Amino acid sequence: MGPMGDMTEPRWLDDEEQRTWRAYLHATTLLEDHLDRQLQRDAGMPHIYYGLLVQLSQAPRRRLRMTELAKSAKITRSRLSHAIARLEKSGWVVRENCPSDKRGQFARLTDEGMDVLRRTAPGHVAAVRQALFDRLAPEQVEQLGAIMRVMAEGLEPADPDADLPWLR
Amino acid sequence: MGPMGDMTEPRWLDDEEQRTWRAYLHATTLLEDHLDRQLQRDAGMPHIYYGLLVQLSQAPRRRLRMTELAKSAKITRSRLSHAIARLEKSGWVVRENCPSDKRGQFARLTDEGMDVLRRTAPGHVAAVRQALFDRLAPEQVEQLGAIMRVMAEGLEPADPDADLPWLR
DNA sequence: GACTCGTTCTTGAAAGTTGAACTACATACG
DNA sequence: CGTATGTAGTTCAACTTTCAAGAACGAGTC
Repeated sequence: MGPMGDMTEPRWLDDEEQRTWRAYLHATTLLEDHLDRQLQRDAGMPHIYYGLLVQLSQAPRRRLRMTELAKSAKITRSRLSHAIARLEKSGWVVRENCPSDKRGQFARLTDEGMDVLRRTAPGHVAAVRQALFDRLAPEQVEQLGAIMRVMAEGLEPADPDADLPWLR
Repeated sequence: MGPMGDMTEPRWLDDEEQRTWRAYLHATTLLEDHLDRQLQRDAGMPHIYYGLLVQLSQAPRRRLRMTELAKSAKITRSRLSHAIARLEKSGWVVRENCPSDKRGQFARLTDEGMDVLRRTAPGHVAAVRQALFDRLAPEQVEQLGAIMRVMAEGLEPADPDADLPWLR
């Protein structure tokens, strides 16, 4: 990015870009709200908490280290601590000590947690389908995937050394 | 949606859909986080608050009724009340009584608020550009717009009578 | 061992969000 | 009018997220 105090006129969005950007903001907030409400109603937790349970359900022995879980859910460790505390109160997750690193903690999905997931996953998939995949043409699904992957590339939390190639 | 207790196996996402859905979740959360941090750093407020100022800046006399603003920002009136209270403390917005409806309130963008917007808009546009438009091919911008419009259609808060056509 | 430094995870307080209850005013209808 | 019902906005309590410490351990160095 340019130096501070850069006085050059910024490149504003053109018409097509504006329309797309507005549509993006509109659609993504509507979908996030929709899924949040759907899951709050049917599973008693917000979308992000549900995502945590899903991650755990797919992990070996249904458990993950806190830091790994935080990374894959793209939230801070602090936020995760609070979230896991809440999920633990609900009985869907338990914490377990890590024998090889006494600082470490695992979050493990309980059987109750797995049950909640089994009960609510169909409704959640249905909601996603209904909002997205049942409304898009197959090409559009591919296009969306490609676009999202491009976006993610540009935003990926940088490898600490990635911007220091001259040091290698 | 089907009746409760529906025992039929739900249609899960196929491979392509899974990949796209994951990419969508990944990319949208990364972008939202990125913009939130960028605006928190450069403008001292989260993305949604910035959006409120933008809406106001484009409205006639730089003011809108609370309910209208809430609708166009797609947030609850409750959330808006808190947000405007906060923006009022920062001096960027003021509340004004509505003469024609004594229940009503306008939120009006102050000159200070307008200044913040002028100062920070270039950086924000640059961030959006860098994350999105500078990385997408022109066709992809169009595709993204089309896809987001389809999504929004399916999620649009329903007109109360929209699903009761037989009553007209 | 003792020192330093980095990592893991938690904590507490402040800020933000939600959904329901509530106040005040508007509108419709008899 | 008067009463009922709806709408605009705020407020409260419960919950979630953020930010800035902080406690506990690991790893390297002397």
